[in-house]
Amino acid sequence: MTLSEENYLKAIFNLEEQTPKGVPTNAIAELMETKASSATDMVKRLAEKELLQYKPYQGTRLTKKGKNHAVKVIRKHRLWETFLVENLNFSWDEVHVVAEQLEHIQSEKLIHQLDKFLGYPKTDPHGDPIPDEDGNMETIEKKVLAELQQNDEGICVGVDDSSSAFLKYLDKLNISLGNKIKVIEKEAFDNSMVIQVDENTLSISSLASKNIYIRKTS
Amino acid sequence: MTLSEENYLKAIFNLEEQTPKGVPTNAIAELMETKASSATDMVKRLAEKELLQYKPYQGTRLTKKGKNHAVKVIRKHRLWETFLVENLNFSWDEVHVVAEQLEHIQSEKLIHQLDKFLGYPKTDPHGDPIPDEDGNMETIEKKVLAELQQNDEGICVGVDDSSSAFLKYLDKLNISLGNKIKVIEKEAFDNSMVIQVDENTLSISSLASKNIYIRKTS
DNA sequence: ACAAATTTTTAGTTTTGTCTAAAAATTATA
DNA sequence: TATAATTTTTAGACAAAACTAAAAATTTGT
Ligand SMILES: [Mn+2]
Ligand SMILES: [Mn+2]
Ligand SMILES: [Mn+2]
Ligand SMILES: [Mn+2]
Repeated sequence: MTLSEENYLKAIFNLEEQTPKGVPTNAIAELMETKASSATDMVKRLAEKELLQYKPYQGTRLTKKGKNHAVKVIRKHRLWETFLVENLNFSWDEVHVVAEQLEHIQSEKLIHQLDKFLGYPKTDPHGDPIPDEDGNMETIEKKVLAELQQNDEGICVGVDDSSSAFLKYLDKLNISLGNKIKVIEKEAFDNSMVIQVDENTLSISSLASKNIYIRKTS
Repeated sequence: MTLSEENYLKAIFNLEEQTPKGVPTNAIAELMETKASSATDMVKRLAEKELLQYKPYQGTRLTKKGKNHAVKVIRKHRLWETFLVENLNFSWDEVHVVAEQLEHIQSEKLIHQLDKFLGYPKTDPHGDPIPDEDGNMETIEKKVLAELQQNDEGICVGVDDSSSAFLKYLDKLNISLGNKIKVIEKEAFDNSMVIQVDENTLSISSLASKNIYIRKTS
């Protein structure tokens, strides 16, 4: 399994959650920041290896084998992110790029021992669940902040967009995992929101509110 | 700088210590476990990038730039080996293969923080010196065990062969870094030796004794 | 239903890194 | 110093992974 194949598998796995019928080639190409023709080539290679089912023009679906492998890569990614934040003084907006490399290191023992070293963490620095050795992961009960109504409140438990730009923006607003967030006002015109984060009151755009996950408490 | 280029650079760097005139293509190919034609191709590419000097049939020598890069890869390799042994319960014969992968991860911050996390170690689990951020490393004063005379004694400070097979053999003999070793007898016929390791007396072959480094104390 | 727009695939190149087989250069030997 | 042995390079192929341009299939709009 090459590095590139693993990255495609992971991308397709993530796309399948929103598109369970069959992932379109263009969606893969877009997420991988490559051209559709390249995605077609790769999808054929992965089909050859029975990691996914592929019928021309019909999109693709991962096989059990493909899903298993994708989850293993995701497990490694999230364990490494956790290590970087917990032990090497990285901030949550810096870890993704490095974990993109580390997730491809091949060693069963390494990842088993890393998990143990970290104390078998359940979630990564972005609130995403870490699969265990058998590929099982907790489903984190969460809602997108944008869907909450006035006076709803909850705890920030994750982000949809793990890009450095967005995470740095959240840092600037002093929003991080575990914060109590309450919707003070929803603006119908542009879907922006006024929210209270712990003690602080501030306004955020519709786009930002769609990328924040909340576990409701009321 | 690709993974393969880095591996070649490291190989050439190691060969240069024994062959300061110019490293033969065949020596590179042998160490890289590849064919001479592949080595020629790679050497040309590295010359193109000014990482080494190459004249057909004359062998190669790393440039300053090439040496700098090789030392950086070696620094990463040895820091990762140290991490695996110190924190992830790896034994010294298991770390090399994994470090071969980890040494190619690109992140200045990662390696700087890892060094700090480990407490700025000076040597790796095999006794090899770890270069600092500027590429400087301690020269460890050492002699090959095979060169010692009867009644000479010293401390085991390293191994020349870091293969799993050899290190496991040393484990079986209860020889590890820091052990006091004394030459009881040298057998002229086959150059084998009877040595005393701390309390234990045992016999080792010529080949084994050529792969153990000692810092003499008498 | 048919033309237009969009999506997807195919065909042909490119780069990296490998290989085999053959040619050329160097070194060893008689 | 010729000849033989060895080392090294060249030539030609191949696989992985990307690209551009063009063709084919599907979907959309009227
Ligand atoms: Mn990756
Ligand atoms: Mn994450
Ligand atoms: Mn390596
Ligand atoms: Mn080592």
